[in-house]
Amino acid sequence: MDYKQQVTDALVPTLTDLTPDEIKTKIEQPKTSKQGDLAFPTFTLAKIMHKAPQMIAGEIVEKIDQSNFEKVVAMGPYVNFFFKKAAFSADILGQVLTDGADFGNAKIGEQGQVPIDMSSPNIAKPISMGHLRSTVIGNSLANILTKIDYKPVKINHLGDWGTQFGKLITAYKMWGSEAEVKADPINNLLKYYVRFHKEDVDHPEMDDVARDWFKKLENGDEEALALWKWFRSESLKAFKKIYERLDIDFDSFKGEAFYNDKMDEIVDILESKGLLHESQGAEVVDLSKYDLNPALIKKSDGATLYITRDLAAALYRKRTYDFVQSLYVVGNEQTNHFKQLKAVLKEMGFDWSDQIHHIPFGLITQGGKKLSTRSGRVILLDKVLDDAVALAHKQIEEKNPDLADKDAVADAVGIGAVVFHDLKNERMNNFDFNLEEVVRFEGETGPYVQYAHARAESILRKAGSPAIAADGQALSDPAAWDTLKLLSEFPTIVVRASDEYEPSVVAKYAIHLAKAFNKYYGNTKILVEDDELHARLALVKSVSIVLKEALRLLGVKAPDEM
RNA sequence: GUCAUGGUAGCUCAACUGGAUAGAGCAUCCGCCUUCUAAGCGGAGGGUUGUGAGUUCAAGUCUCACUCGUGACACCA
Repeated sequence: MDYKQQVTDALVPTLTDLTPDEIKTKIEQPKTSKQGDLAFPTFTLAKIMHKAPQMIAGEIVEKIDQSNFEKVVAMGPYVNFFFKKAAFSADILGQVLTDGADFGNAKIGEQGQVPIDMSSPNIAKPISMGHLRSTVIGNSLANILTKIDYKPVKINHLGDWGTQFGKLITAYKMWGSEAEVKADPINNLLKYYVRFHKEDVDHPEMDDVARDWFKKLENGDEEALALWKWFRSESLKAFKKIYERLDIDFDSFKGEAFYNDKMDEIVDILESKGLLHESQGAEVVDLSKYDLNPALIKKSDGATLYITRDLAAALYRKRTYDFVQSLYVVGNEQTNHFKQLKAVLKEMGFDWSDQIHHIPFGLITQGGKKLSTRSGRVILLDKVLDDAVALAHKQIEEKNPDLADKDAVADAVGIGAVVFHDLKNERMNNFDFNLEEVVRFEGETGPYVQYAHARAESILRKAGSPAIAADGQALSDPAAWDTLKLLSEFPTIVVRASDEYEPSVVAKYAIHLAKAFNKYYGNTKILVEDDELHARLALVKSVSIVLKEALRLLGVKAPDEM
């Protein structure tokens, strides 16, 4: 049922000065239920009708056919519509119970493929809190897009190429050992890398050695290649453990190295179109007409750069997936890079450059400073997850020591807290890392939402998990009203989240729904035998379904007990 | 310096894209477990929405200027 349309239909006969479309776009949702369920502001009519908005509102109310509403009242300059609660609740509960987890699905994407460049950690470096954002935002967007009928392709564009491998090989050959790397690959490789950057300050000649090693690597030198492969596979093993903890998988691990042999074509195209110019010994594409710095395609020593590989990757993805959109979930400090990328593609004559979207996000800092692997200032994601799970364990021992599957629940709650925390605010917000904040279980957090869901499930168990009819669950209790209305908003929320590429829209919705339900739960006894018992259980079941689905879209689990 | 992005309660953030008395959480204080999970519920205090102008019936939201923070600014990614 389209309630906005219903309100529009009621208004049309009373408002001959406006078209139905104009009326519909002006209808808004009041801030609180006290002001009704939908409202029509009369300000714009004041000019046309030469009357005070309050008067117009009053006149509309007198003329309007109220039969489809509980009541229609004029409140100041607004005409406020109150829905019939019984009919509305039967309608929305019926939809949720019939559709189950599919509630909110939409046929928008028409199966169009959408590669999502996400996570993309660097080989030989640990996954830090910084990578978490790209990983969980990308994963959530993939879930949301799937829900509205797109086909996302999760691509982990590993940082497995570039001059840092020259440095790493150099460092390994100076101080490293096979035994050390085997024992603890990531940490020891990182140790070499950090030491390289420390000593390199006093010994700049090390940079030349490193450059040389990378050059060898690009030319297929056996020793360099063997070391590179080894570093890569060891790192990937460690990464996969973390992805497993987050319950996130990828459709592709094609990293930068994969495009190593696909850059010549890019350079050829650029040359044939006369776009490549020499500047200070390097090969660049001039982008001054886009107000951008030139894109550096080849360094003066002939080696390629980040953007060269990204151009090859963009073209490869277009050919492989014939995408309708191509997303890059990458920090906002790379905004210029993606502007350049799109501009160069456009210059190359690829009109699909418009389908490429950079999904930027804010920086995580510590003590106000940017995290930096080189300087060793890192927050290890594994450690944060460990801390969160340990804290969840502690909470379970305090609050629910008889819980059956403690380990699984502690994982779901601890990791859920961390993931939810990363998704609940707008992408672009920076945030300073604070462990206590991240692993908080009270207030507007992941565990708060999980708890509301677990309470709902608990009631259903206590009720004997009865079969609940999808039809005719009329619930007229005003205490349930806010929860019912929130349930009805879920489909809109999903679409908005995808339009804005904002998982936080879903996270905030989940908090609102959990809050409304907790309030209802705290003030209303659900399990009492009366006429509306089944309708209340239908509400509880619906809340459980939608909370679980909202959390799933965020990549957070919803245990039935906690 | 140029561009980008932000400035809302002590702290962290909302505000349905221009609408009604700017709302939550944390922290502080008070109340609620012999009733479905207290990871909860109810209540109190806390605001010149960075500053100044402008557009509008209406501005946290749009325009301009200024200001502070952060980031990027060709041989890193």
